[in-house]
Amino acid sequence: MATEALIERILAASDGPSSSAIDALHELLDDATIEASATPKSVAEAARLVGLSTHTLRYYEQEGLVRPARNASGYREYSAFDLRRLVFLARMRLSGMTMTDLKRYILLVEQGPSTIPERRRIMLDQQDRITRQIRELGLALETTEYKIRVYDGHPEG
Amino acid sequence: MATEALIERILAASDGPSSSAIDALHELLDDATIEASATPKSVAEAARLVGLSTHTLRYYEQEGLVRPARNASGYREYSAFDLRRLVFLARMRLSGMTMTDLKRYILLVEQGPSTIPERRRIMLDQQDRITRQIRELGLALETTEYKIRVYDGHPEG
DNA sequence: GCTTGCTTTCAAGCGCGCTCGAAGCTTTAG
DNA sequence: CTAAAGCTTCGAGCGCGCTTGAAAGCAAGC
Repeated sequence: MATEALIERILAASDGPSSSAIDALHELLDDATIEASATPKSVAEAARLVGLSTHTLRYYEQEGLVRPARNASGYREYSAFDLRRLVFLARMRLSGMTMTDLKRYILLVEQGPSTIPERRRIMLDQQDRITRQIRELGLALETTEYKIRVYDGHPEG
Repeated sequence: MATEALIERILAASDGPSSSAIDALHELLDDATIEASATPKSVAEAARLVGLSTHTLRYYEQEGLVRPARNASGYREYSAFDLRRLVFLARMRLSGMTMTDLKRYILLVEQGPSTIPERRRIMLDQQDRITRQIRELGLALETTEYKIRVYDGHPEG
């Protein structure tokens, strides 16, 4: 299957220094990085760090996905824990998990360890979905590369 | 980067016989396969072959993305050419290209070879988007696999 | 010739996930 | 003291990509 080789190349090519929001997320998941900045973040700072809008962060809270503390004047304060939670939420959303499923999962998380078997099953499903998506993207990628080759005058490829 | 190894494994594991709609698309793009069945397809057959609904096929036609012929009673007849076009559309949609961009691209295609440079640029953009998506999915996959490992009692991973 | 199931067109509706706007409070800078 | 920037809640709005429904025509079997 040509897709495999393609994606391999792509990932290999993405090793250099990159500065996307995704890479910021990646750093954030590293506990060392996030623990180092122990001061809680405002909604705007948190939004910038995880690559979501402040509106979205408030929306997620309203939906029960995250529960930042509040300071004396009622302002949200996102802890390292909250930020890691947000990074998780962002990744699951980006990978196509629905808000409904995400709410269900977080509810289970907040219900304690007894829900671990069900949480595990949800993650296994999610893993399957992501794997399938990667394969689909591989096909789309082949298609675009084929078109590009043709447009470049090498229709034999 | 661990993502690379992960996706490599995933793609390697997807070598066996699989029967998803995506695989059907894959076969369809092979000209030999599609040329062999030279008889035009009804909207329902076409929909089944490319993994879209009949409603969606009519919608795509209405949006100018495909132009199937009509038989004596006004029924649509999808040729091999139309089917290949639909497979292309399905893949571009699945990979996140918007209807607006897709309409623009198809318009260029129908305007002839003089638009090839612009078409090429669109495909290059699309290639970038897909590559970025694959990297994002890699991170989401790492996250799910980490959770699963933890739930399986191996929190060291 | 009747029924069943496919097809047609057209316009309206919808579900998801935000996104925006209004009205008002707090903090910071000058 | 004032102005600007950022925060709060609330509810309404929206854009995308279909999806559905209605009303009617055509095709195949009994």
